Amino acid sequence: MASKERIQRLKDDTRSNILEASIKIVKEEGWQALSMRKIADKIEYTAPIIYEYFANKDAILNELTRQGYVQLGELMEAAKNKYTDPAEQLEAMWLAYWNFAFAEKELYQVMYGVEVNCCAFENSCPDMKAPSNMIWDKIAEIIPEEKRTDEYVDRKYYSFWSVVHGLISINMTRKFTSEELNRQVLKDAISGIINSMK
Amino acid sequence: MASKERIQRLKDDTRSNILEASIKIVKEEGWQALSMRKIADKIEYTAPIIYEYFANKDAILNELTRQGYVQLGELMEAAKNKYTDPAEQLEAMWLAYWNFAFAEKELYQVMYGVEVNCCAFENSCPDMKAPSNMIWDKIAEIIPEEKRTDEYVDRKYYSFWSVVHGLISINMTRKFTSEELNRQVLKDAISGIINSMK
DNA sequence: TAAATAATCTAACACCGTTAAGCAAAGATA
DNA sequence: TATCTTTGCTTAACGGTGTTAGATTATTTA
Repeated sequence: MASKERIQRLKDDTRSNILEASIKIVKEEGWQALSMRKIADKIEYTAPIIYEYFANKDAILNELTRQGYVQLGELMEAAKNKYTDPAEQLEAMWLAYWNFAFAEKELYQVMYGVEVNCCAFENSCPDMKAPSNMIWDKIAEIIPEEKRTDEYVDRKYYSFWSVVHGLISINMTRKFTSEELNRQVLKDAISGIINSMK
Repeated sequence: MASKERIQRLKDDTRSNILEASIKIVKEEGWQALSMRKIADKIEYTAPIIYEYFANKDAILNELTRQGYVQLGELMEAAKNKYTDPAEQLEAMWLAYWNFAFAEKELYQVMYGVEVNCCAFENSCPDMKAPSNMIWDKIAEIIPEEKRTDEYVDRKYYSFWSVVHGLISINMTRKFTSEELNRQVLKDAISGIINSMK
């Protein structure tokens, strides 16, 4: 019975169509615009049909997340294979990670729990500027006068902020890093950057 | 007319109650459980009343965000004032930032767009482990044998990942960092960490 | 062709943010 | 004091969400 296979193929197609429609909507309108009815519209079915292919909306997001990891893995593998020196390979892998994040922004967002909506008006409100200004000024104070330019302070400021915020985010989205490890990474990073600017 | 003031005081109270109820709900049930009707329930009013005090739900989140920044600023200021050496002050400020993030987890989430829901099952799916394993193995390869322990590799792995993910997140949630600055911070961090482990 | 099965839709539930209309109590005005 | 106006608050509704149950249509099987 080849018709069994044909039908299975059609079903597989619909499943992919759901995923494709989803990512398309997200790319066009953002994650919060993604709805079951909109997906259904795009694949020319009604919403309940989707539940024949995915348990619920979360299952769709999970599958997209998984596909994101597959794609990221392939890109990093390819980047690695362009070099032979391990240090160069490692750097290339991180650059591939970086490039993936912006090339597949929406996938990265769902993979690592990055919200975009928030705090667009940060610069308009002085309260929100206070903490970063405090840090910025203190960094400027530490950097010796001959090296002290706005660009250099910016660089150090973002170096600090990236590693601290990154470590916090990682801890909040996945739980399994030890207290001791956090302490070490944080301490290393802070003293490392402070030393680099003296 | 002292009654005018009394009424104004009552109104101010209701406004604070809305904010307090909101953060309470979020702490108990997470951000996605926060709804206008639930807030109204908690302050013993009906939902439309909230619109007398806030333009919409986003305005509530924005105000909570602002309050979060105020609190963070105060904590960082206090931390700074415990020291006189600028480097110690800077370190204390970042530690205050770190501590705030976990003490006021929910505020930090809305301030910096960190989602929690996602990818709880990351370790269950091998596809999702692949990229991090690749990096981990390559780091281990670079670290000289006499220093190479799992803990040390972990430390370097999280140092890398934190700074890269942190910089990506910052770029995604606020737009105003220059391409050149990103490149510099990224390059500095990667080469810095690679050098630190050789 | 008739029965059984699969594919799909309609309708509904309970929730969401938000708005408009109405009611009841309080205050002001005559 | 009696009427008018303002205020505070509620009910009801709109259009949206994820999700499920039941009915309906189409296809396959006997």
